[in-house]
Amino acid sequence: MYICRMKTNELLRGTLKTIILNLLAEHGRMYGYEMVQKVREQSAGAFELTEGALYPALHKLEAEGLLITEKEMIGKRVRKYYRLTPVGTEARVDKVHEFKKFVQAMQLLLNPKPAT
Amino acid sequence: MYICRMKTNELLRGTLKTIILNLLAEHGRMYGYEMVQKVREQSAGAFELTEGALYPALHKLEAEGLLITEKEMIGKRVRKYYRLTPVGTEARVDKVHEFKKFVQAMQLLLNPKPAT
DNA sequence: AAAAATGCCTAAAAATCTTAGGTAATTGTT
DNA sequence: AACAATTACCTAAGATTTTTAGGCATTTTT
Repeated sequence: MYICRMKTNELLRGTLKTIILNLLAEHGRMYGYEMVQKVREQSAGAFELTEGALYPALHKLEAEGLLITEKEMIGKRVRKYYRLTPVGTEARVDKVHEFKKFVQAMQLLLNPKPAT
Repeated sequence: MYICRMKTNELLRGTLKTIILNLLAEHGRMYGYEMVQKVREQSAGAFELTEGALYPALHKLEAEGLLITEKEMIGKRVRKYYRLTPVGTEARVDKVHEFKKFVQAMQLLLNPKPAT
């Protein structure tokens, strides 16, 4: 049994796809379990993906044509690698751009502008 | 009939409470309809709160003791002002801090660190 | 030998948001 | 004066996403 929780919880909502697409853009190809580790590492422990959220998201991205998979045998176990499709690569650019705009807009809201 | 949509959609998920608490910290007291306008203004049109999301969130924050309300008559209409409680003021500080940590962690994920 | 880690997965429940209204008073337009 | 738009509150059904809580099998560590 394992325990998995989003530590900086609520805010992660809606960011999962962006994170997945980015990981794959950076690392070429990855399998699910690996993503959980990488996200923990690269976020300095701030984010902890849950597999219950991750796998359905991966399957959905695949169904949407943003990812493709290759299976590989490691001993007697199947490991499922994910990789970006061209459409996925574009989508990733959009997602990152959208995220930046989102953060900018949030800055405007959180840091009230100086008196006019 | 009105049309309301979250423009930078998915990402706004989980941010609504942070936004509400902040608006109130900045403006003292506000009513729901006013928040929709202010968010549109202050985010330079990037965010568009939906009332279907806003009002339930306000009611929940009130139930949790983070907000209190005062009703005021404007002509024959009731206007409901929201204001932070001391608990709400603290919660707002936490939320903003959490958001900053969230953005930092996302930066780490989105901007791969230079080769080690 | 037992426990922990690796690696995939799903399904029920909870939480949140969108969509799509309803109601009523007031203000602006033709 | 009549009609439309805006102000201002609200709710409920449905969609989506996430948490929680497992299951299963293999491999590695203790």
